[in-house]
Amino acid sequence: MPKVVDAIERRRKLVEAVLRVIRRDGLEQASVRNVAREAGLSMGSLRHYFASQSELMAFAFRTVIDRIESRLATLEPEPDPRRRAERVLAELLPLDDERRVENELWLAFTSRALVDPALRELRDEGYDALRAGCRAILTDLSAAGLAPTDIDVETGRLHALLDGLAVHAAIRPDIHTAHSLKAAIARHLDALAREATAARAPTESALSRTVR
Amino acid sequence: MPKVVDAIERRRKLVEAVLRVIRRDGLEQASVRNVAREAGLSMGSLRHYFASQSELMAFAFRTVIDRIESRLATLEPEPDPRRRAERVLAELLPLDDERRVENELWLAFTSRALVDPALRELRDEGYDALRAGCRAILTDLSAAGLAPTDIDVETGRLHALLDGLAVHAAIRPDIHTAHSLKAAIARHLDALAREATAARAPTESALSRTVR
DNA sequence: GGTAGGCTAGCACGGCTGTGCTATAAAAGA
DNA sequence: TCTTTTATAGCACAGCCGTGCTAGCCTACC
Repeated sequence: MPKVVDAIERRRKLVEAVLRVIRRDGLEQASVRNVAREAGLSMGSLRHYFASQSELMAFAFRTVIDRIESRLATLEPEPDPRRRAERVLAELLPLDDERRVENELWLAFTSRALVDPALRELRDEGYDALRAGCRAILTDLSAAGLAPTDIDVETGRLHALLDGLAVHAAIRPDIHTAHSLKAAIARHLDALAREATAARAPTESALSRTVR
Repeated sequence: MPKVVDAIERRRKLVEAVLRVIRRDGLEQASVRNVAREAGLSMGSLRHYFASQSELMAFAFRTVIDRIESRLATLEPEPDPRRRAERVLAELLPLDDERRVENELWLAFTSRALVDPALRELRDEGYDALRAGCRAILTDLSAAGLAPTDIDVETGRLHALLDGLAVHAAIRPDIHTAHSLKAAIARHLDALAREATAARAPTESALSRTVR
């Protein structure tokens, strides 16, 4: 019985080693050899758990996805829609060290999936999940009158904003602090609320249109 | 005299070869050998023009930056601020094949710069240029009353939106068509204009704040 | 106690990488 | 015309890569 448990534990350790290497040296350094060394294992032993390099990477990425989903699932209930949206979005941004690693993995994974078809399916899964999350937030906000009613186009905008902020946080962590990231999100939520309000006063928006 | 000209021409050909390889096989395939083969040259010959691999990549990226800037510089004058913003932003999105290649190069370059310090400076330069462009657009719009006056936070939002859309277009070109990208931008510009209007009627925004 | 199988280690192979180096051909300058 | 630079080619080296493979260990089960 401890067999299986140990196997799971080993795979978990290996994934942590992958994340450490990627964080420290970048995805290109996350070779089988380097990960094995980082985990204190031999190559052969690693290959006992993961038959190929793609499998290892895919498992690492899946672990990250699971982590994020589990964090979202354990969010404490929040009655206020606006605060609820902020809480969820905060979980999706690289605000602390743990999520910063996940974000860098996501970025590296995304760019590798452009080339490695074996990773594409999983990358798409992550993409779809995030987009669905954005849609859920907007549906929730819209029901409370805090966002426009055409969810589709707003989903694209919020999703792009999130991923764009994530990219910026990854390449310029000095500029994009947790504070500035949260400020950008807050501003977007403010804007959505104002749009929802403006939509109920069409004269205003018509005026702004003629002005241009 | 034809010496220098030919040298420039050769470097240009080599950069085109780099872009072709990256587009076809991804950045990881853009090795010295592959690029030389693509350009119909020997490795030694390539290394006569570019002493190192980083130098070749950096030159390719600089060429792309120059291309974008030159396209922006040759935009025909547009009196209407809103249309002017749309024109500029359209140049910065991967709407056609040429810009799609540039976008993929940007993405690959960005993720490699996370690891290769030699590329970091140039990547920062591209980042700064794009951010400055966003700021200029918003300053322009704001002066026409078509965007809020706090340029700083709006710059971050627009910049993130642009890069997020670029990432999405790269990983899901089937979903993110030229049309949907332009729609997202148009929506953002609409929202900015409405925000500028709402800011002049603070009662409205105060109301929406108390609602939450 | 014996034995099958999960587990670990490590070597070897072929292939790719960037770069240093030398030798040849072409062109430019004297 | 002779010489010096420039351009091209291609080999060699050391290093990394993923993966196939074999040999032993160690534990669990019969």
